[in-house]
Amino acid sequence: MANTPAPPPERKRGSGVKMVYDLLRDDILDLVMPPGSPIDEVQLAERFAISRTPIREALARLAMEGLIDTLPNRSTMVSQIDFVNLHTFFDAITLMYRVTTRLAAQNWRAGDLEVIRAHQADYRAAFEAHDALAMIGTNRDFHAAIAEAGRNPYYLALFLRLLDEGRRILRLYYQSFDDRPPASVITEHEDIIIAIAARDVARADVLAKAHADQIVGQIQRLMARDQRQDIAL
Amino acid sequence: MANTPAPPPERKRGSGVKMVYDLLRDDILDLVMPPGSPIDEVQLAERFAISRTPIREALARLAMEGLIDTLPNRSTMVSQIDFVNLHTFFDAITLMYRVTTRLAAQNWRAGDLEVIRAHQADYRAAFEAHDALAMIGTNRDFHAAIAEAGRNPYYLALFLRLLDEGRRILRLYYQSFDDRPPASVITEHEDIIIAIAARDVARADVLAKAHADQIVGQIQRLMARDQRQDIAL
DNA sequence: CCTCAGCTTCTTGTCGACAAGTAAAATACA
DNA sequence: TGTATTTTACTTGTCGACAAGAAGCTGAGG
Repeated sequence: MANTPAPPPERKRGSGVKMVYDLLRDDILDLVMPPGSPIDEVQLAERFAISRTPIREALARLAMEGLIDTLPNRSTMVSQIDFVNLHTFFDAITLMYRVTTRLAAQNWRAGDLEVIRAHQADYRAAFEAHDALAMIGTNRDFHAAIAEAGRNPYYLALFLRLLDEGRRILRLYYQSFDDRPPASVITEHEDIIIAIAARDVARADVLAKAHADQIVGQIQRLMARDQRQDIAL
Repeated sequence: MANTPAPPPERKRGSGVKMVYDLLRDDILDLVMPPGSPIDEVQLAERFAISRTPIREALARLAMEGLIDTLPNRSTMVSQIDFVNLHTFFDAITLMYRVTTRLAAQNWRAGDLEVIRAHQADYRAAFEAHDALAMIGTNRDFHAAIAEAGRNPYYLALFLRLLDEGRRILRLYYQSFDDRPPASVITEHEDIIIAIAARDVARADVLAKAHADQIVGQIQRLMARDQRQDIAL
């Protein structure tokens, strides 16, 4: 086992938990660790060259977010995606799209629009590169920036949770387009920015709902198709 | 220090974290530990006759919910109530009141109404006993039961967080009535139950909004009064 | 009397080890 | 051969101890 040539063991005190948390979270959300993957504490401990204590702390946080399931005194693994109750997810994220976009149009301040536009530029770049993972990430950042401009931390927290959990589902959305979603998503984003800049709350609401419906509808069509295939078998 | 006569040190394995978490959480939300109270790990450790490891795990969870603030490498304490941004709290909880009540009217199934009515009975009992703490608790359970009948775990999670965080603020509401809130809260609750039972989504929405507005308005009046007093000084 | 460097002390973050509990393997038995 | 029971191996939960930072104290120098 001489494959870990002792990478700089100089870690900042207190950074261990966050590192493990972020890494594992990304692995889970990007489906590098698909649902059902077993999670072994000691394995992670030696992978990160760290004790089990900070690992456990990171796992506790992931468990709270519902990203991993932990059987008492038994194994812990990446949680399943609940396809049966997906409609509750769609319902909630649609509402959050609307509410955060409305609030952004109402409450944005100097500097907010620049941040939002920067994320939109990143999204456009990912779009043109046909990089699904980057699109999912930048899309998340774009809407998160809008939510921050809305300045309601409670909505922001729920929205972030939904967007992150949605990363696993959004993969399906982009896969359905073979990583080449319609260009309309770009114009939709830009229309939203215009409505926010104009402080047009009603229009921001309408656009956000349309944007959400477009994504949700596509995924639902996709799943309906899969379901029919299942039945056909 | 012979005041802890070694209470049955027989704890079930894995129950330590939950115990500490629940106890601390209640202490914080019921203002037994007011905002700003310092939290000392070793002190808690010997108070619960437990190691620091499970304590830390419980604290990590509380930190995630924003109930405690933890300065890196330094002390950790009960988080402040953010009175400046209280309106974001009111905004969010009003929306959740409406959404969960609507969904309950739409989606309730056999058995749900009995649970809701039971919690309402508990609330009425607490009301008649002028027990503010019990009213806050049973009111939370009442609305949580409605949210569960709505069957959207995302809304439920945010709503629970708001209701729990609201326990600290709701104290003000009840104190403003000298622990004797108007009887209208009882009838409001019962009207909501009737609307849900009738599957009258629109009416459930209206009633939920009115209920929320009544509570929010009272607290805002209270705070405006306090603010005027501050200025007067 | 004020300022700043060094020291002390306290709290947190991390570690390695042990104990408890569970699932699977091995064994005994019908 | 199939089933019940013990044993084993492995994972998690908990513990006590140590080390790193940070705030406050101490005291010398200006």
